[in-house]
Amino acid sequence: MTVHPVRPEFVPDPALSQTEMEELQRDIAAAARFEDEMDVLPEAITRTGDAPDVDQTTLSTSADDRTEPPFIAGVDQAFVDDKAVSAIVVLQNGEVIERVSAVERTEIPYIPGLLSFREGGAILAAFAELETDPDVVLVDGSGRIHFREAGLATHIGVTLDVPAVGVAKNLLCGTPEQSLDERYPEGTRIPITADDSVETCPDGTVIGHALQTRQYDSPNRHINPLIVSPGHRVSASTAADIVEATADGYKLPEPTRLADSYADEAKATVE
DNA sequence: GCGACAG
DNA sequence: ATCTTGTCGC
Repeated sequence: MTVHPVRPEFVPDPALSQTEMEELQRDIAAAARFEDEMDVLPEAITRTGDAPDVDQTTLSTSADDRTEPPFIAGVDQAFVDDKAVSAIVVLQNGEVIERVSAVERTEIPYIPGLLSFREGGAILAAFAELETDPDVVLVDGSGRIHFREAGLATHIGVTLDVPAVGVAKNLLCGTPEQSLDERYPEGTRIPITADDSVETCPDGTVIGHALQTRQYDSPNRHINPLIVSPGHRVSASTAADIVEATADGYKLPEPTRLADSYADEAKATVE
């Protein structure tokens, strides 16, 4: 079956002018849904070895009461010269169900705010190889935390019309409600609100969270929080719930970690 | 002009 | 993102 664009008009075209790219992003943001519209609830996400302590049939929002835990996909890229390698790893109940990768030439350099036009082609090529239909996709980078609310996770999510979450290591824009330089305990969530740099929504709108998925025991050194934002069909708080539920002892959620290493592995195959 | 910016 | 050994501090 494989995963293909449902909105072909949103497929990122690196040949567009910067102004056209920004226009497209505004259209994508208008089509994006930053509220919960998934088929499964985050409570249904299980880790490896987790006992199915909850009745899966109560964890679905769809009529066709599913009995299976959700499919969570992680997407990440690696680069070799002018080639982008995109890797997707799908997990269910903490176990790898499928892995695919694709290689595409990068046509433009990295430009803050226009990342999807550099990496999007490779990502969509990888999805075209994917047999599994993921319930939600974790994309490396921003979703709604973006100048036009159309980061990479939003672009991919809306184009494929799949629930998507943005998982970034650094903040692109927006204002954290508390300093991100302090040491916070695991589980801490700090809202990121829109400011003047987010030109498409009112100041103060919560567009994502800093999420402390891991922390050292000693007060001396600390780990920086992840930056999590909704991509498509998820709310900001549910996006954080999903990342928290898929994190398993490391800073990055498992689908993202595994996609990261698989991308590196696939990179060795590229010349 | 300066700042500031995912991967 | 990528180039890369040791090393600081659990």
